[in-house]
Amino acid sequence: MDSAVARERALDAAEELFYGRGVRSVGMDDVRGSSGVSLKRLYQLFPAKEQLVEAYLERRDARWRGQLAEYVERYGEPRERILAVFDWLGRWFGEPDFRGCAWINAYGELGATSPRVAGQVRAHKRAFRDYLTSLVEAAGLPGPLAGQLFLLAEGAMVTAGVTRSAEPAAEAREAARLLLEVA
Amino acid sequence: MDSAVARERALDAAEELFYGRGVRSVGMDDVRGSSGVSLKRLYQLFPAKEQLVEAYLERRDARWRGQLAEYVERYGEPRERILAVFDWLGRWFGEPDFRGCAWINAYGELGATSPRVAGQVRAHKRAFRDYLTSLVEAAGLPGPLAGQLFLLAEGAMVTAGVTRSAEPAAEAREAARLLLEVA
DNA sequence: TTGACGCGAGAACGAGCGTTCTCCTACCGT
DNA sequence: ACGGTAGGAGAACGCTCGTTCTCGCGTCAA
Repeated sequence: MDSAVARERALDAAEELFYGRGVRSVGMDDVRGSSGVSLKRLYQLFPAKEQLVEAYLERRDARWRGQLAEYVERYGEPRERILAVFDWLGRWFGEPDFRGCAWINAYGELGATSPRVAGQVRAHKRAFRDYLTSLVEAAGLPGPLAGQLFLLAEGAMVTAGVTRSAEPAAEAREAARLLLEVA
Repeated sequence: MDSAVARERALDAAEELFYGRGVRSVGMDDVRGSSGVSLKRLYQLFPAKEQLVEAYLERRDARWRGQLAEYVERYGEPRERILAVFDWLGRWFGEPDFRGCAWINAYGELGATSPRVAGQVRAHKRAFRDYLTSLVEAAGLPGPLAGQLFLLAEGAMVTAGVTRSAEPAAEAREAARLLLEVA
């Protein structure tokens, strides 16, 4: 098996397991069993579990933000694009294996003990906030609005994760709509 | 040492350690060392670690909601009371040992593996949301506003925890003020 | 053909930790 | 004074898990 293929399979299995059950309750042996990549190979690709965790978060970050941007870009009107963010969140929340925001979960689990993971979480959230800022600016709306929309989105992610419901996306969307109106 | 005293000391130590470093990275021996309560006594009071965790969350829940209500009650005007929630959050975020919302963190760490902890998190969040609902109703404001304020508060807690900053409280307060105006 | 090498399977090692056990001391009622 | 009991200190036990090691097999170049 090619090294690149083994890496992708390992990351696929790691992502499903880490996201679904938490990082610490998944052993390297679980990743091996789920991916079919031997322990020896796993440790060649990722010298320690923490690096597998980092690679998981990094790859998921790229995909998550990519898919969000792809969805938003279907809309032309700047204000619609902002609201589309919340529509996309609602679709995400409704996926059958949705278990909350992977970064918020990882932060709760590892933030206090792993500075590298904590840094990745901060970077991901900063990137998401910056993206909202760019949408707000493109709509010619006041800058502080971006932070407020960001808080709504974060609150929706947390609440959807804890309550296992997609409804917070609609609530956040409505609040965002009102804030756009006022601004 | 009295049993009740030992219980409080154990919970004090457990709370500081669990909240500050996460649950799983704190051993029962750490709790013993920090509390001065022997392992034998600890296991008499809490037959397993999970029960100590539950007691920690339960006691903190009572205190957290009590202190919030106490703060809010200083204000007479219904809309001021709503905004006071965010002021209180800002004070909390500014405390030197603030490490985010204990329940969100616990959910990220244990939600996938401990149904009892997950249930406590849901109960705590539901109680907080219900409290906001009561404030909104007392102000004669539309019901859906409560959910929107709740999302703002949750987003502020997460963001303050991840970024180690008290500013999200002010951002959320401003968004709340705008939503109150519109409603 | 052969020997060096890469790899998978799985055992092995060592640390951490939840939980229990041992042993000893101090105190209590009588 | 003394037997019984509660409690503390800390060793011990068993399990999990990250990480490494062993062994045996197949492959490929010379």
